Amino acid sequence: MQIKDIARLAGVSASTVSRVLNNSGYVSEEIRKKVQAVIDETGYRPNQIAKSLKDKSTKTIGIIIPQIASETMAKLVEAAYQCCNKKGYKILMENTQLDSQREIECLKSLYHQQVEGILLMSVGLSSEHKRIIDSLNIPVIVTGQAMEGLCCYTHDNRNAAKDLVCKMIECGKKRIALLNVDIQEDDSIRVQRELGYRDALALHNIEFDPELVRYGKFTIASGTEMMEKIWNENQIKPDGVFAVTDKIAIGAMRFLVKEKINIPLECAVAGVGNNKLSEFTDPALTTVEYHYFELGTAVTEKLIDSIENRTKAEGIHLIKYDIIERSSTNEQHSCNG
Amino acid sequence: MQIKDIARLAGVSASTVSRVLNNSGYVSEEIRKKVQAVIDETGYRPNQIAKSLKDKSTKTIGIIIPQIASETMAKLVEAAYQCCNKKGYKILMENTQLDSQREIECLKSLYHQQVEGILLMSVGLSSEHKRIIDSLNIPVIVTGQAMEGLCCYTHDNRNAAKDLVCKMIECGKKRIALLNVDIQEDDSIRVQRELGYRDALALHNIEFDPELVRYGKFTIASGTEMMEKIWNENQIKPDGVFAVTDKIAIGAMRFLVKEKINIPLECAVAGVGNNKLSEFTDPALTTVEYHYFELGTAVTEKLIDSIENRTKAEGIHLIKYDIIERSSTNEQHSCNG
DNA sequence: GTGAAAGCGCTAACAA
DNA sequence: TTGTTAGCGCTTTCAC
Repeated sequence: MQIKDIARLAGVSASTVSRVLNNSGYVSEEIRKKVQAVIDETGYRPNQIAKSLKDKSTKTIGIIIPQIASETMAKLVEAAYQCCNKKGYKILMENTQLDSQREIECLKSLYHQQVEGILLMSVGLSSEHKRIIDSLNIPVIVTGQAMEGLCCYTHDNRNAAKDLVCKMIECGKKRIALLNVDIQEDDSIRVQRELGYRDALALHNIEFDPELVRYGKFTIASGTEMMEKIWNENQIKPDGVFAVTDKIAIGAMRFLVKEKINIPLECAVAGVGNNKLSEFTDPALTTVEYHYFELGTAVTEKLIDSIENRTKAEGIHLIKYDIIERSSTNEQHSCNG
Repeated sequence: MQIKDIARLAGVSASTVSRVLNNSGYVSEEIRKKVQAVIDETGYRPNQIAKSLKDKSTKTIGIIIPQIASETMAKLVEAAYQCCNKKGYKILMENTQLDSQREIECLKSLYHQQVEGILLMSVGLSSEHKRIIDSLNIPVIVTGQAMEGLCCYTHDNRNAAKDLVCKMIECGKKRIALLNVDIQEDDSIRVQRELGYRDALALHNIEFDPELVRYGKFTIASGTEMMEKIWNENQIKPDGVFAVTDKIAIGAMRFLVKEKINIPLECAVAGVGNNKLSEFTDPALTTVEYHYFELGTAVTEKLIDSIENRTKAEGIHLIKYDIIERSSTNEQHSCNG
């Protein structure tokens, strides 16, 4: 069923049907009614591909995410969907399986799918990313990571880490270990959160001790392993641990619990991300909450604005966060605060 | 940059470039190289919209889900993405916010976007769903719900519920309450799981007692409320509770814990879904695990097969499940089994 | 082995 | 107010 079938059935030309469909141009009330009747009867709806080709507008944006099966990503995508839906945009989704190199493939692929803008949730930006993004003549907004010269919306990882470590220091902790990740392309987590950790130490005149730092993976098991190493390899034990993600923190707690080391009295623990689990660990985990739904909304609105008003999206925008203090750092909260 | 630009730069016609691009028809090695060189230099990739219009093939499928920000949906979509990616299909995603009526809108909308098949994760099927799906001349595979005459892949909700309730009965429980939901359109959860519950009672010659049944919402709070009512309104208290979802079960446990009623000795609790939280409640919750990643893979493979081989997808396919027995029904597992 | 031309389903400028 | 026509960027006969 296509426009000329409707035209034939209604006894008019294709252009007239098109006018009725799009409410454009002149068409007499009588003919409009007749055409509309045929459209309603047949349930006809125009082929969007043909329309897109003609209009040079697909009303589609691309979203590149590292993985879908993740609490945070799901929220971000949900928010993006809702914005898009409101504005009449469709979403073409790509998934990189946490592979920063695949992000580049996806950028190109979506571009050739004629998307009008791209939301890139990156796990690591390289100069090639920048080169490709610059070569695409559609707006691209990056989140998750930040790089000078690109338009990025990202969490204020450095200050979040700093605030968290400061809180521990203010609770009397003096030897706070750092459990980090060793993903080289990553800046937001590995670099920024470590900088925040060091900022906090510097602020309180505590010397940075490389013996209290370990690098591992994004897993609970890796957290347990790093914690065990730090504990066993240091004569003077740490009295606190800052893990760059909640999963790692939960892993660290598993070691401490197993060794019957009191949390937080002997060793406080804090993570980042407010993972669903962190509320239910024993003790509950102090962490930083980022607002992914809000982030998704902000970037999508900005992207669509940028598409429709042909404004260049630029600048690095830091999104605010909340520190969630629970009993893993503060005895006050011990009774499930 | 389009095909005729490449043609001009290479000093050939557009058809020749097209042949090089698609490895079709005859083209001399010499010209092929020259054209390829221009393509590589310019980074040209054909406009997929134009190609789709010509080919009448978009290599795109639609996915309709009730919400993205959900553990189970995320897994399903992740699996679908991976299958699609392998087979060269793209995904156009729609989200209904749990509104069964919106599923119909999305079906139509995706159809007019020229998707070649649709995966519908439904929260409730009506005869209108069936009418629309039948009218679309592309394969549609339904999951989450089942209806005669449509192609459905769904969890074996009835038997899962039956098995779970049987387990409780075999542990000596005799008055098992049912916490259900009151969503009318829903069949899989409300109807099938209740049927399974009744099957189990019947199997053990236990009479169904409507006083032990309540209907509420898909929330923890609703679980607490229903449990409270059942407890207070029954002279002879229940000694077990089967909740149709883990969230409701967790809500019920909150009431029991608050009232210092021993779980599972005084009252056992079981849910369905293996929510991430259910492992961490105290006591850990006995539940049914469905395999969403496998489900997503199965339906997507079937859908693509159906598209490519023009076979009609049909039948109701039940996906298997695992019972996860934890300490909320079985003291044996008390030490975090 | 290569190019010209038609056509995918739609819209919009122009003619009537 | 309505219809005719050209063209969006590509592929694919069909001639050469």
